[in-house]
Amino acid sequence: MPSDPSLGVRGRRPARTSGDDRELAILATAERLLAERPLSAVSVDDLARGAGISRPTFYFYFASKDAVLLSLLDRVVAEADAAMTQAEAVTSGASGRPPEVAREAWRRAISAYHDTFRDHRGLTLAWAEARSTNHEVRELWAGVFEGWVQRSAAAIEAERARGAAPPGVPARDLAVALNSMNERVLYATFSGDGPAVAESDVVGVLLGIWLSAIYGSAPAG
Amino acid sequence: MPSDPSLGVRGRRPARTSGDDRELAILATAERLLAERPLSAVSVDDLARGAGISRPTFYFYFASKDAVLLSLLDRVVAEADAAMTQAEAVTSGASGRPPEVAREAWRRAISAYHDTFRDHRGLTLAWAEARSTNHEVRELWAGVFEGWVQRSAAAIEAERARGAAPPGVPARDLAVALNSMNERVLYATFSGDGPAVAESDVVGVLLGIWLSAIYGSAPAG
DNA sequence: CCGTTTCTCAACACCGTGTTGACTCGTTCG
DNA sequence: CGAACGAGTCAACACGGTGTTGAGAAACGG
Repeated sequence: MPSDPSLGVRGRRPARTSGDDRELAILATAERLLAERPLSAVSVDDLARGAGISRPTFYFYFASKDAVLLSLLDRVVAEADAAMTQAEAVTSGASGRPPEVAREAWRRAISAYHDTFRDHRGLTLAWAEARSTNHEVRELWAGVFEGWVQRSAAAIEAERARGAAPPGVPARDLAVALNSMNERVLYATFSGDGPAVAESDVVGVLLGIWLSAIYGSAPAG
Repeated sequence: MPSDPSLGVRGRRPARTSGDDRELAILATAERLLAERPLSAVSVDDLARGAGISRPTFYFYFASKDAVLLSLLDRVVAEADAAMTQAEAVTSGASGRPPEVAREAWRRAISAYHDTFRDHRGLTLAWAEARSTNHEVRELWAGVFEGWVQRSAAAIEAERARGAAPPGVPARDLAVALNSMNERVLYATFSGDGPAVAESDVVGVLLGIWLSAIYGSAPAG
């Protein structure tokens, strides 16, 4: 069995200039162009020319402009997930001093989210734009978001079980609202237009609200 | 001076079928169509035919599809502002018992916001869609949002000055984050896709977070 | 060297937007 | 009355973007 190590995932052999290279060139062009202008101002033709091919050839590699975006999003989401998992791991083995350790764990998680999307600002903005018109983008994001909601909800419930946090509204509802807040606030911060929190303060502000919503008690009414 | 009472704001006289009627027909058609499908699935032709005119004639009344949206948005925003002002007025004359009265004031404000946009669900969704591509929509919303942020921030500062709320992060930052949360959470609730809080619980969940962020104290760290 | 697979693109079909220029039809004023 | 005006109307056009077709070249693999 003479298996060729240069065979790609799709079993394609390198031609004059490899097809996989072209695919990567399209992705790279997309990320480059989206860093400087909105998705609606980037046409399929722009992506094709940026990758040194014609528009029909673009369709050999991707079904549409949105498919390119989806592909890029997959990567960034994986990155964010990894960063968040790592943030969790760092503070997981400690059940000693509740306040400082717990606070640090939440801070790291929010920071991981913030850093990842800040590093792909253009993509983040493009994703928000595509979400309103593209079903697949919407579903991908819904899945990712649901994952984060479940993590946060589980963490909140764990704190309540330990007696570190008081009972209150369902943990899941709290998690949905807080994660939604992060999403919108960070988006506003990165997009630059409209009222927003300064980038240097945003993690601190969000953290404060998470902590008081989870640990602080609202006045009885 | 024979002033004709049928003269409109723009001093136009009614022709065969009045131009103002057509303008209203376009607006009504837009709101009707947006209640059943997204903005991207409503063309200028749809609006024109819905109002009983041809596409070029549409452009006699509005510069674009977005201009129609902007016009509708103006109305809804005025409605929301009025509802919120009224909510404020109801509880303004009371400086007696802090906790219950304050809680009720915040609840009414959030509820007003919620009710207004729920009553124009299709429009709310269309606005979010247009915001990503249209500069004017973005600016209109930024202005409205800024107004709400200033109100909330002022109210938070008032509570802090009274000693009812502890100091913390700048009131404006808190206001931006909490208003952003409301926007995103309510949007998710109305849009129906992706993780969301049940509509019957959403005001309560948001209120809880506002109260603990403003009045509750986070653990020192 | 011949067939198959990979890859490429000119030309086309389609749709949505916004514009032009001519035309109707009441109103106004000499 | 009838010319002039302005509001209102639309067929036809120009344009730009998307996605498809069909006819190839270029590189293996047998």
